[in-house]
Amino acid sequence: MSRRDEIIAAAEDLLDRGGPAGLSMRTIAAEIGIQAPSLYRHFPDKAAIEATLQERALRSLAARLDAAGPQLDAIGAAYREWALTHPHRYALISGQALHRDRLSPGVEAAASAGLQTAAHGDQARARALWALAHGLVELELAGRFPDDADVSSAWAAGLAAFSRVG
Amino acid sequence: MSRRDEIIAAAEDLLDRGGPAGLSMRTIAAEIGIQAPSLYRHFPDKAAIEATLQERALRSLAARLDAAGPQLDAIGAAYREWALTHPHRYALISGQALHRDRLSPGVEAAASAGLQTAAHGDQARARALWALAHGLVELELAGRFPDDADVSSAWAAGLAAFSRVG
DNA sequence: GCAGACTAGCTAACGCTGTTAGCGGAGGCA
DNA sequence: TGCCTCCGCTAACAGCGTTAGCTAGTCTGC
Repeated sequence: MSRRDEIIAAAEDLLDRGGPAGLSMRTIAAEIGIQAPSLYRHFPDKAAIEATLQERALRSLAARLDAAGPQLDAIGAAYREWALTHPHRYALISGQALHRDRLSPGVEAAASAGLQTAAHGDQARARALWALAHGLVELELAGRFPDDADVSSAWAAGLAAFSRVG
Repeated sequence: MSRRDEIIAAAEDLLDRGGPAGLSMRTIAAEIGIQAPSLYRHFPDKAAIEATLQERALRSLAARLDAAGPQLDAIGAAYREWALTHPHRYALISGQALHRDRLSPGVEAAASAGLQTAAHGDQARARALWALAHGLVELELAGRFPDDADVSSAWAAGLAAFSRVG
């Protein structure tokens, strides 16, 4: 395991435990017993570390969606399950936080490809479906739904709207 | 105009110009010609300033949705238009950034009430609809759609899915 | 009119952040 | 042996939110 991989592993661990806010150059370095400036021997800046974590998260999500098969319900369930299992990783790849210019080409698209195919080639529908999934996950993770809200029903209602033939 | 109002006005201006990242206690203070620590005579901490901005943004969004009337298409268009007009304000009220415990009761709910009513009382559908709108706006603001993507069509496809009787 | 209290500004400083400069030891190689 | 590269280190800088403590002005009560 290269030092570079060690840094990424430590950072991912830290991310899972304390969220993006707990991910500082000093805490990452301390995790593997070195000083913060030494990290710059392996990565040009913090954004490069974050981008690597984002790439790993996107690939992991894409694999999970892939494994769910072609059924819309299954893909939706997989999307939600992955996000709830790795809430901080989802936070890292959502919104403005994405370092899009530092990702390998295609990685970003792969993470939503599963939803695209479930829309049967209609691009506008596919994007709306992606937005629905993203929005549901974001609102749930941010605690924007009431505590007693039945989020599963909201997913079911949303997916049902899209499962009808347009 | 009280000093408190002056601070909020300066902060909102700064937010609109430079986004949440450009909103620091020092820049806010400099905007009105005082030093950062003096802000603490008027607000307990930065979160209180942010919460005030969030409350203003939520009220503004709610008013915009209210003015759009009961039609689903109109509400969707109003939601998107408000977000694109005030992208940084939308960023401030989306996701984990919301200081929910510091907002006046009901303010948060009011900003999605318009979408709720458009779902004709079906709560699960209402939440999915809200998620769709939120997701579409987030993805568009974050530049996650390709540059040549027809976002209007995605909105149309999404709203069409929800406009069919369940 | 004067004393005391309150208000709202100030400077200095603390601990945190990402980051840079510069130093030094270890290993590989001619 | 000398040199080069790699990878660690410490010290430091600017910026962040925030606190402590001082001071000038203003307002209130006697």
